[in-house]
Amino acid sequence: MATHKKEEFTQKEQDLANFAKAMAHPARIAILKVLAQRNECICGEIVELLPLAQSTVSQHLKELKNAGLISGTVDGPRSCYCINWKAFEKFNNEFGFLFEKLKVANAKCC
Amino acid sequence: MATHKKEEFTQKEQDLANFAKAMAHPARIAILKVLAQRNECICGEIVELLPLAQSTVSQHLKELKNAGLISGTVDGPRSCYCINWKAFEKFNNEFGFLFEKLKVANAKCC
DNA sequence: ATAACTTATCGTATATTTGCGATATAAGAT
DNA sequence: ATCTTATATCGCAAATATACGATAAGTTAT
Repeated sequence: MATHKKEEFTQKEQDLANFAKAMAHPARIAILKVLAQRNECICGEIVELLPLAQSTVSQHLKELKNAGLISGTVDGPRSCYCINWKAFEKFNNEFGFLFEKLKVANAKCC
Repeated sequence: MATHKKEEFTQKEQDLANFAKAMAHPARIAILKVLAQRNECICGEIVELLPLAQSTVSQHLKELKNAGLISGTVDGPRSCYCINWKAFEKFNNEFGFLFEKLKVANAKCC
């Protein structure tokens, strides 16, 4: 039974996993890429850039928003999205236990 | 129908998403943490550190291995695992489009 | 050969994710 | 008020992920 064992891990581990999960789909990577390139709010045209239905894109945007990776505001009849850089900064730091060793490591391993 | 639309994205987008997916579970984060702390091969005791059945841990290890984040070799009756730092280095670079902007950014956003 | 031990795999139940069309919501234009 | 346009949400079907117990496979010791 897939009974949520996830609560038995530390909050930090869950946070990192959720951050990763938010990026665990090529559509969401593509969305983040677009938002990162244009370093400002972007209204709408994301749907046209992806090979997905409008409702599906909207769902992916919602997930990114719920995970805190992007923020969105309503601007008249449309919605504007942009990257929440603070969140990336935070998680980038928390992944430090992995990434900060990249320079030193490559140790005696199999 | 959840018919795999994933192939319609670029290979790089899929690779990044798969890397993220491999880390999208607290158990796998916990495993990586253990492996990163002891910067060497570790045999077995991972099961005792996690609140999961042995078969479940084995599955998570397999996923991390398939995604290339860790490597494992057989050593007698046990298996040794360690982090594949090269993979992290590679993906750390490929996420550059997101993370390298962290210093400059925090732009005029919503 | 058998026994003890460690790890991987199989089978299965349940939960979650993904995707779409249809529909709702909300603002601006006519 | 009605129509158009942009976006969000609902409801459903199909695919994937998660977890476990049972069992297999492999190694070392007796």
